[in-house]
Amino acid sequence: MNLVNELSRIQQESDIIARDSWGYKKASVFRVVGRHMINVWRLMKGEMSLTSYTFENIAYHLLRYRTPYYSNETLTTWNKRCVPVLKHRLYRYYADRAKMNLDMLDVADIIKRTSESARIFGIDFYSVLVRGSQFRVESIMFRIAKPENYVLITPSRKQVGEQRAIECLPLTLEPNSQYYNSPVVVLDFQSLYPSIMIAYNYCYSTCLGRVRAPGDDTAFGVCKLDIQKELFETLKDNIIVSPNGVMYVDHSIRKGLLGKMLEDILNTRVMVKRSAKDYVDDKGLLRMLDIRQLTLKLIANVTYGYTSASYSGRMPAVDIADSIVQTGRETMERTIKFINEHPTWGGKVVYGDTDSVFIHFPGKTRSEAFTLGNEISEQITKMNPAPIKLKFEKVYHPCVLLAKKRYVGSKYEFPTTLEPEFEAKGIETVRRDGTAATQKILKTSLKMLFKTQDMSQIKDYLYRQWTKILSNRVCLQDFIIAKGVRLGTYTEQSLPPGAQVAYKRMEQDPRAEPQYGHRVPYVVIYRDGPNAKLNEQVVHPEELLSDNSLRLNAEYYILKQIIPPLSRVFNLIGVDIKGWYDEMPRSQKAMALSFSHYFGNEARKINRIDQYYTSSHCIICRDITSQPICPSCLKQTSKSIFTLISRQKEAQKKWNNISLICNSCSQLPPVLSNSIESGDTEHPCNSLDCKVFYERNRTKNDVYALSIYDTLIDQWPVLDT
DNA sequence: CAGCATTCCTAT
DNA sequence: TGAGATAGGAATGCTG
Repeated sequence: MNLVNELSRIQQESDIIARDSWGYKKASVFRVVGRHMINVWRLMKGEMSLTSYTFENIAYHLLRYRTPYYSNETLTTWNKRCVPVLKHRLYRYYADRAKMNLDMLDVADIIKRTSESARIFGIDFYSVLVRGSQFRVESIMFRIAKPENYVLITPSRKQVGEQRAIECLPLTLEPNSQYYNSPVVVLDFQSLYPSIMIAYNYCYSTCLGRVRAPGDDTAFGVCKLDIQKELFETLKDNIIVSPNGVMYVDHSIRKGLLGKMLEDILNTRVMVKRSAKDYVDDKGLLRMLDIRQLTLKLIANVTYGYTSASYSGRMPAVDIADSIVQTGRETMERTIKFINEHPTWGGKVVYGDTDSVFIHFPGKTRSEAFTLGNEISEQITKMNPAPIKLKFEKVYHPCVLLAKKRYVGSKYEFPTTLEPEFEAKGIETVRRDGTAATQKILKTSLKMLFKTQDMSQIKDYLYRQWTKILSNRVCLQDFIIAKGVRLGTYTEQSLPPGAQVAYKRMEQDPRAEPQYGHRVPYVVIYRDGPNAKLNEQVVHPEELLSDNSLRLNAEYYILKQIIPPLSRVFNLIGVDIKGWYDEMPRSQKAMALSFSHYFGNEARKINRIDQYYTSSHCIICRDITSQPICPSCLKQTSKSIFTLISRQKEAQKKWNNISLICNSCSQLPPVLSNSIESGDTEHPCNSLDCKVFYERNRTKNDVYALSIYDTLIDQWPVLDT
């Protein structure tokens, strides 16, 4: 069946599915004539920030709906077996997913939002989804330009390419890296670049070229600009000169097109936001107004980008772009100088990036900081031409500035705020290229630091976590790393781990090929000795779960994933996290590590009970031990047997409960779920995004290990009672 | 081991 | 038949 033709609005002779590299990276892989193809996955990737963009995970986070995942292998089996009930299950699986795709578009409000954006930009529906921000800016700009009889130039690709490089950079201060116990006030210039374009009349339609001597080069942006001397004579009292030496006429001569457009956009946004307050009861309308104001904000923010689109721009102008950035930079510099030199405020600027300033007030209270922050905001706003406005954002108390674009603190937004909010920028708690374990441990440690400053409490916490990891008493889900993979862009030698895993899976199943940009999960295991490359120590989580000879590389996770981010923070206050780890009681570490004598390539197969042993904790009391049952439990034989039996019952009961959950999620009739001996097939779902899946695996191992207690009893020492 | 390139993801 | 920008940190592996 040629599905593409079937879906198409016209019948084509060719049965070739049109593929192209752009579609592969940006859209929906294949094209259907007369239809808008929406790649729901790619769309959702831009909509929400997740560590995994599998269908099941998007369904869970967007629709709040748990849905099963069946491997291609399982589905193929169902199809081949010619059992009606299995075929039915197969078709229903796909039908459910097809429907859920529509539900996703519905819940995320994609159609409504796209339509609304199309209306505001004045472009068609599909262009909102597939075309870039230049198209939007131009669409709006054209509508203002036309009535004023402006003609937009159309430089050739060559002209755009030959444009000189950008010279001006935004100001990013190197922060004074430390722990700040006194309040730090954060202020932001509101829409700085749009405000500058409006305030200083920077525009294509107002520029008079660079300040130059007669005979100097007249190059301007992608072309030349040579204003006659006589004209300057006429305009000489109405010229604004930007910090990078470009002249613009002031508002009294001509109001710049960009400024007008941005003023319109920002004013409309204010209006929309205000009118939203009148419709608090109408949820639907409110939502639409919100979409509208966000769209307006977006377009204001990318207008600067339009002027500086040096790579792909249709009408860029470096000189204008430089004017905007350099003015922003000088505005920042003036602000910082003014604050630092103010006689009474007593604040010091400790960090700032592009349009924000962080002011530390040593020894001041939080409420004083609020008052001063508002005063500074007022003063600085007054010093700058409208509509440039320095806005009070928040107070961090306390906070840690780590590096440029990396900081974290307890955030207070209002003087009345009682419970501060944990806010982190750029550090591992907000990055998605590490593990959930790192995020959780770092976040918890930081919260403890902010709340109590009690190092011994943090040390206890970290010891507990490290011990858990070393003894393998952790949920695998927290140790999965998933980074974006772009197959086809890598050189042969040394693939990134994600790509490595993807290629390996494709050998088994060509349809395991990840879509361009998909996040491929992997875990790091012990393999090939301590000097192995990371590349050679990674496997897909499923492989670790199904192969009992593999073991999570606890040392890698602790030493490479968890300790470095912690150290970066705690080194600033003189705490040596790595030292803590090194001095952790030997018995605990050595015990766990003795199992990590790498299994090597010819991985010896060990059965489940051995695997359970390697998890290195006593199956009775769950303390760390190198034996299946620790010496102290061995001594108390009768008590231990009793515990064992009750634990066995416990585990079986847990297994039954989990089975119920999985069956209802998979909508399998209960009769199909047999007891544990029937093998792995009784729960066909293995969704790596589902917490229950991991619990099920763990419980299965528990049930199995505990079920052979009688063989252990055979080896039991002579009864002590 | 330093220095550099590649890769990923985030801040603005 | 498509393409807003740069700065920046960190991990990893290669090269000299």
